[in-house]
Amino acid sequence: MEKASSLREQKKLAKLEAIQRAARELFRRQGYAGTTTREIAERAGIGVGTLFVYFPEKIDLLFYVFSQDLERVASEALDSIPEELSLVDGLLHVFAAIFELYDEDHELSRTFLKEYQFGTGKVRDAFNEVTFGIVGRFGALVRRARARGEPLREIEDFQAGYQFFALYAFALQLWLSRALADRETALLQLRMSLDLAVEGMKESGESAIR
Amino acid sequence: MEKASSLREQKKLAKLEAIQRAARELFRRQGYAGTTTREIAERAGIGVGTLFVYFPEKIDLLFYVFSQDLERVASEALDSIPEELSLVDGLLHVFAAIFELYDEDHELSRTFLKEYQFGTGKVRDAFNEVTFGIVGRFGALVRRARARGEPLREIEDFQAGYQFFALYAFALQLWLSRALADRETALLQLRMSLDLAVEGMKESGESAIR
DNA sequence: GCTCAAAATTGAGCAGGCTCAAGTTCTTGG
DNA sequence: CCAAGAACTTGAGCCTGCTCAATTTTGAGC
Repeated sequence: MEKASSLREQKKLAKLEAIQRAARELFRRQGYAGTTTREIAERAGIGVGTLFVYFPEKIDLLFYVFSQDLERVASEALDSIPEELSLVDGLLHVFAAIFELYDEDHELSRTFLKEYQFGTGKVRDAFNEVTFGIVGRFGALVRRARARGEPLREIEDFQAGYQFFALYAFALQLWLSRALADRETALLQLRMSLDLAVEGMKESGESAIR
Repeated sequence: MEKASSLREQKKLAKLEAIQRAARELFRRQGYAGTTTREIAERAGIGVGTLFVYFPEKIDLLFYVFSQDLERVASEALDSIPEELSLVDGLLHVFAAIFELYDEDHELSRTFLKEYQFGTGKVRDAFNEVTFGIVGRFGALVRRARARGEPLREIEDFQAGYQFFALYAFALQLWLSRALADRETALLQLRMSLDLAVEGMKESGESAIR
């Protein structure tokens, strides 16, 4: 018998599907804190106990929903960087797309980031993997820019990607903490800090400044 | 009648004192999640209701306790930077002291940072104020280094402090997420990223590299 | 010293995340 | 097709953060 289409497996899939749809709808409408697990279970047509078999913690529901969107947006953006863009513009192409997602719902975004960045166990492992994955892809962008003729010294790709990610994370956090007024301001500040960071990666004597 | 020493005021102070001592001891011994508000109230010799008059949310107890330590450590470190240190070494003097504090209890540190960085209301305001305050002091360090003869261009102090703080926050987060093995590794990575950032702030042609 | 309103205290109780013992459904070997 | 047990489902109930109506304490005016 085909294992993947046994009655059990089918039902499991359907349930997962129903749960994540219910969670998505309720979180969007009522916010994370404003949604109870009982509501989600009821809307998904299952018991609370079952909900917690599929998602051991409430926050896992948000991770599941939000990560899907984030991964889609991030990987689309990373894969669609126009060839002709400079290193910084290429990075901003990605960050702008991600910021657009975060702009959809600040409460959800904040809750997600908070638990994601400081999670433990599986969440922490996932976070580290994703972070270093992106740092690596940023590093690759540096190599590409250098190959294309930007006057960048031979520094560790990792170190370059690391700087970019740190600046991205900080701008994002300040924005969601309302220390940066809105998305445009945040992106502008991010651009300035990226420019300054790239300055430190240029070949000696190639600085654009003075 | 002296307002500050009325019976009421005295009792209030004593209670605040008792609560924060109880919270400190229990958090250290059992961790944040492992300590209940009932326990804290009992140990402080008051009712739960009273506890929540003084500290409207459990997390406020941790803020109160942790912030005291953090402010003490940070301001001592900022005020004791040896004159002869380079810009990066001066920054690391401060970061090392702060990292030492965070190293005392990773669970508490993570809980604190998580809620602090992504808080709302008063906590957010406090966070923003402290962050920009430190960014400002870092900016001042740049000016001092320039005055002392380091070949740094005239960039906005704010922008410089911003880069440093972003790199500090990122190293801290990776460390507490176990992506950087231990305190030494974290400080080393932080040093490398600060060096690279400072590189971008140097006067053209003064790069130490190549 | 007494009165009484304002301030402070309190713990029973509520809400919501999560558990687990009991019950139900599915699968498999014969 | 059946027996048996493995896998899955479930909601009553536990735990803990937090509230609020009732009670106690305090101090100003007399």
